[in-house]
Amino acid sequence: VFGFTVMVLGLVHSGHLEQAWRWFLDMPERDVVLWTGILQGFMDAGQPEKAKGVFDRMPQQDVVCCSAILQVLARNDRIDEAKSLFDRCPQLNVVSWTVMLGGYAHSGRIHEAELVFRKMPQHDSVSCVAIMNGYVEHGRPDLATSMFFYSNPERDIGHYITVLTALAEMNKLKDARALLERMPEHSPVACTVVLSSYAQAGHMDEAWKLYAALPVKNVVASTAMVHGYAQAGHIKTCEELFFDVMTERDSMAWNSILGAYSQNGAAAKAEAVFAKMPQRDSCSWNLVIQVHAEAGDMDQAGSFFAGMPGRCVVSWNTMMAGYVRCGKMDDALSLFQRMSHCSLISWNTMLEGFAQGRKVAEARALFQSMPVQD
RNA sequence: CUGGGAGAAAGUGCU
Repeated sequence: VFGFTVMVLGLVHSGHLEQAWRWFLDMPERDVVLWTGILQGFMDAGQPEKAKGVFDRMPQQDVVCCSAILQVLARNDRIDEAKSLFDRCPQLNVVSWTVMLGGYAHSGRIHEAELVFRKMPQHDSVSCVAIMNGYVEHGRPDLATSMFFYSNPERDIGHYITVLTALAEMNKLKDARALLERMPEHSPVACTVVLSSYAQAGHMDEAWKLYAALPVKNVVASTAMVHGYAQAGHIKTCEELFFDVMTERDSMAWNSILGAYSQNGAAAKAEAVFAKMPQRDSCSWNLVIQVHAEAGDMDQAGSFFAGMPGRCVVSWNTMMAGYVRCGKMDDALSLFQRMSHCSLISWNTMLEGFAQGRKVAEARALFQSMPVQD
């Protein structure tokens, strides 16, 4: 049973969930580790309902699988459900607490995250980083830095990395750089954090120094460099980096070169890369839609949009924004009305369209029916 | 004795 379990979980991790599921059903015995692995597989595949179904059918449950299902709920906007399950869990450990903490922090419920943090029986570096990161992501990077500088936990690399992102968020790039150099050990992730901040701020000279100093040009740092050069309009450098320097390219890396072409209006090159890339995710499709929409070629944009599997909110928004730019408010509006879920950006796009066209009454009506306004 | 499952941290898209 043990050997089979290892194999089935191997299938899960390599993305062969269907096959793993068939093996799972055929197994004579299934232990709690296997059940949990399958549960996690559904979670990773973005099927929280199925994960919950697996959990509910488990013959025995332990602290590990409870934490796993808590995570499923907490990261799918069901944090309150997670809380009620948490309260009924027979056993809790630092992981269970951290799942709840991370769930609240992630959804911006910082106060509740703090309550959990205070109430939990022990802290470790993961839980500290989780709360600090909640601060950074929700507009209080200063609190993250205070935690780092005024308490004295045993600082590990994770603490440094989080506080570097906090400093970057506050545009204190010099401080970040100085802290990076004072770290007890070198960390490529920490270097990459600072490098990305420089790249995002358009300081490609500083970014390049850090990049050059990296012993291994990891794919994340390289992608950040491509993105930075793209923003600066240095397409040639992007191409050299991507095609000549980089050895490993994941889908985000491919998207970064696609984005470089898209941002610079190189529709033909963007299409060529799009055709050539090993896999396309929704981000890739959106970029190729965007390059045509931005150029005002809504027919081309529309044909990619029509052929796109699993269109997401961003895809719809991209199309709408394209129509708005051409002054085709009727088309934009009909898309908007066909959207099943839309975001604040969708509303703002339409609003801007009406404003541009001096459609004051329509703009006002739309504004008043917005569920949220910023 | 070792080996299989859960928690945090870096890069890409729409206003």
